[in-house]
Amino acid sequence: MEKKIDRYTPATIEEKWRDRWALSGLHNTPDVSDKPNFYFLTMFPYPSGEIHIGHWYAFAPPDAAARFLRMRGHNVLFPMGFDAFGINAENAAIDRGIHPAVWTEKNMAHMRDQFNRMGAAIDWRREVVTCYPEYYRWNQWMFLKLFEKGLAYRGDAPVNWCPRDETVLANEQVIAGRCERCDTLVVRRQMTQWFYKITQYADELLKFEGLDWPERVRVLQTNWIGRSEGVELAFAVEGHVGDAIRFFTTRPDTIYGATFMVLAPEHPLVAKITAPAKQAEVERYVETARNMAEIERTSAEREKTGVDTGAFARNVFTGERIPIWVADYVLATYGTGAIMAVPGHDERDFAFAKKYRLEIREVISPDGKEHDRLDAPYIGEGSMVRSGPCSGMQSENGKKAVAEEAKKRGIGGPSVTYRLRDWLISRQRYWGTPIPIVHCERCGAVPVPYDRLPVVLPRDVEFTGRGGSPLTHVAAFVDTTCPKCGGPARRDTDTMDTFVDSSWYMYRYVDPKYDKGFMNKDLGKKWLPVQQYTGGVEHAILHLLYMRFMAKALRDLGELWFDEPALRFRYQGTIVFKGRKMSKSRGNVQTPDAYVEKYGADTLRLFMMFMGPWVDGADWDASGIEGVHRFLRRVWEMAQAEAQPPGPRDPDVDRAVHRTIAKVTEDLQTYSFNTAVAAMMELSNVLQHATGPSRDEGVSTLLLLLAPFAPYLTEELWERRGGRGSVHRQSWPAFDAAMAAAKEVTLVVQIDGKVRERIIAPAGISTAAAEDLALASPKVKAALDGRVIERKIVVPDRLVNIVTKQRS
RNA sequence: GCCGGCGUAGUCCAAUUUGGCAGGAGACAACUCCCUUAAGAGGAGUCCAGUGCGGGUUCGAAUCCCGCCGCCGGCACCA
Repeated sequence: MEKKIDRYTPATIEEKWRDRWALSGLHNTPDVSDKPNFYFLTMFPYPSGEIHIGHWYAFAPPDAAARFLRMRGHNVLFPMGFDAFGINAENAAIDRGIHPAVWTEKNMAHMRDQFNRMGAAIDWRREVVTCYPEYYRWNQWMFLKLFEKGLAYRGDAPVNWCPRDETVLANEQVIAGRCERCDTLVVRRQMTQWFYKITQYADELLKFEGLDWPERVRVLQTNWIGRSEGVELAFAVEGHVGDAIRFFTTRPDTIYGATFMVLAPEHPLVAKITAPAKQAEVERYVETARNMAEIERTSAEREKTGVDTGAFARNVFTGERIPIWVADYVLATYGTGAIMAVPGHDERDFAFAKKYRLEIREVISPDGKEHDRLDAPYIGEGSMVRSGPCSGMQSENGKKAVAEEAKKRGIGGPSVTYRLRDWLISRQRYWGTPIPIVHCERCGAVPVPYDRLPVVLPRDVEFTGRGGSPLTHVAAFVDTTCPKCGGPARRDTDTMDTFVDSSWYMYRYVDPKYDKGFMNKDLGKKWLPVQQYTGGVEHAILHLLYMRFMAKALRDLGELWFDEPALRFRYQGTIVFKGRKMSKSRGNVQTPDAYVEKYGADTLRLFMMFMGPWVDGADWDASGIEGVHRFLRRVWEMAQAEAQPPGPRDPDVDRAVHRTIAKVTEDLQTYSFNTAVAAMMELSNVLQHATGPSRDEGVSTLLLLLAPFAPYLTEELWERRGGRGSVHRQSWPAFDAAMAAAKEVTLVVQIDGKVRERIIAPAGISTAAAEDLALASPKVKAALDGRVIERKIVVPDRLVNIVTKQRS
C-alpha cells in the first residue's frame, strides 16, 4: 500500500512551529538548570529596519552553533537586542519628519518578526534596547564612575570632525581619512571634548593570554595599539627658559645627527617661540594646515612643507644651536607632537632637509667608515660616527648610552609611546545618551548626582538638520541649576558615542530590567564571561577593543570579577554583492524575503551555511539555493516513507551514519558549516539507497544532526515520525567509533610513486602483510619486471610504495 | 611602501591542521536518457581541472621551503 506524502510546504509548517514554540517558550533559557550554563553571544544589530542577507549570514550560522550546544547538554543563553541609538534614526527624522524614537521602535518591531521567521532560538524576554532610559542610565552611571576614577576626562585636543554628520569621531571611526559611517572626508578641529582613557590599558589590551581569538583580530588590535619603545627627551629653546621641547624617539643613537627640530602645527609652543619676523608666515602656515582634509594632510605621497620659526633649540649632545621648524608631517596626536629631525637616518627628515637645504649629517655608518655625502638616508643600524664620546659604538649600545646620559642630565629617559589614542566619546548629535554633566560658570563641569539619573533625552525636539545638535535648542533641557552651588547652569548637550552603549551590553542581557545596577551580579555570576562571541571582523578595532577596555575599567571599579568579557571569538566574513559592499546608499542591499517566501527559512539558513567557509564571506549569488532546497525536499520524502521491514543491519550504512555524526560534530565546533551540510547531503544520498533498520535509524539520526540547521523541517518531521517532545530538546547523537570503523580498506600500491594497483585488504593489516599482498599482485609483478626493489614504504591502511631502480 | 590572507573543473567549494589514490566530499550550470505534470518537479547518467607560474626538499607535494605573478583585506609621514 502506497503512503501518500504531502508536498513540502515550508510556509505552512514554519508558521505552525513559530506559534507553537512561542507558546511553549521553547527558546526561553532559565538561569539555573541541571545543565551547565553557556553564554553564546552574537553582536546585536543596529535597527536599520530590515534584516538583510548580511544579517542572515551573521545570525543563522551562530544560531545553529548555539542550538548544537543545547543538544550537547548545555543550558545556552542566546540573547538578542538592538544597538538602537545612532545617527541614521536622526537623519530619518530630518528627512522624513519621523521622530527617531518612533522610527527605531517601528524598525525593531519589524526586525524581531524577521528574526523569528529566521527561526532564531532567541530568548526575547532578555532583550536589550540601548535607547531606553533604563538602559542608558547605566551609561551615565559608568561615565560618572569613570570620571571619579580619572578614567573619563574633558580635554582640549585636535579631533576628527565629520562635516556631513556634523560631529566628532573617535580615531577608530576614521577609515583611511574618511568617516566610518558616511565615507565623508574628515577634517581636524581643535575642540574640548570628553574622552575615556583607554590608553591607560594599552599594555593590558596587548595581552591575549587565555583568549581563544582569531590571529587576525589579535594582529589588527596589536597594530592599532602600536606600542613603540624609545626615549623621551627635551631640548631647551633659546631665550625661552622653562619651555623645553619634549620629543619621543626610537633612535636615540642618532641624536648626534639631529640638525633641526620640527613641531606639529598644533603644538602649543609654536605661537610662543616663533620669532617676530617669522610670525606672519608661521601663522599662515598653521592656518593652512588646520583647514586641510585629514587624508590630504597625512598623505605620505604629498611633498613635505614647513616653515622656519626663526627660533633655535640646543642639542644637548652636540651642544649645537639647531633651528626649529613647523611642518605638518609631524603629527600633533602622536608622541609629544614634536621631533628631533635626523635627516641622515630618517626618510621623512631627509626629504624635508633636502627641500629646505638643512644640514644632513651621517652619524650611523653601515661599514664603520665616515662618508661625506649621503644620497639617501641610512635607516638601518650600524656603528656610530661623528658622535662625540659615543663614536665607534654600535647602534644597539648607543641607544642605551644616550638614554642613560639623558637620564643623568635630567632631560629624559626611557619611554613607551602608543599609536592608540584616548577614546573620544562626545558626539554633537541628538539620538544618543546625554552626558551627565552640568556646566556652571562658578563650579565648572559638575557631574549630575547619581540619584538624579537618568538624565533623560528630551523627546520634544525639532529636527532641522541645521544649527548643530538639536539638543542645544531645547531650553527645557539645557537650562538647569548647578548641583553644587544651585546657581544657573547649562547641561552638556553632547551625547555619547554609540560604541559606549555596545561596550557593556553583554552584562545587561542576564537581567535587562534590573534597576539596582547595570547588571544583576547574582545572575551575572552564573553566566559571565561570555564563552562564545561571534560577529563581523569589521569590528576588530572598534567595538571589540572598546568592549575589552570597558571590562577592564569596570573591573578596576570593582564591578566585574574577570579581565576579559568574551573568552572565544569567531567572526564571519563579509557578504558582498557583485564585488561591492552592500549598503543603502549604493542601493544594492539584497533582501531575504523573496527567498524565504519561495523556499522557506530552513532552505535559506542552510544555504547561508553552505555557500562556503563562514570566515570567508561570499559574493551573494542565490543560484545554488535550489540545491539545498532539493536536499531538504529529499529529507522530507525520505523521513515520511514507509517504515522499513525488519531485516539485517547494513554495516556500510551504519558506518556512513557514524562518520557523519563525527564530521558534523567537529564542523559545528570549528564553524565549518559548509562541510557539515555537505556531509549531511552525502549521508542522505547513502540513506536513499539503503534499506532495513539501518536506514530507519539513519534517517532519525540525520534529523537530529540537521535540527540546528533546519529547525522547522526537522521539528515537523520529528513529530510526524512520532518522536517524543521537541526535536530541539533531544540529545545530540552519540558517535560510535566501532560502527564508524571500516572493516576493509583499499590499499593503493605505488611503484616509484605511480599508482599501479588497488587491493582490498582487512583494516589494520600489518606492514609485512601489506607488503606481501602488494608483491603478490600480478599487476605489480609485471610492473616490477626488470627492476630491483630498493625500499618499501607502507602507510598503514592506505598505501604501499615500492621504490625501485633499473636492474643493471 | 609595509603586514596578513588566498589562488584547485565553466561556477561555488573539498582534501592543506597530520605530505600518502585530485577515478574531487557536497553543490550550481550544461548535456543525454527515463518518469511525470494543470504547472513546478523527480530519478539515472554524462561532461569538466591535474591544483597561478618557476625552482627546491622527499620514496611521495594541492599540502612543507624559496622566488615570482595575480586577487582580497588591514595599516600607511607614528618619529
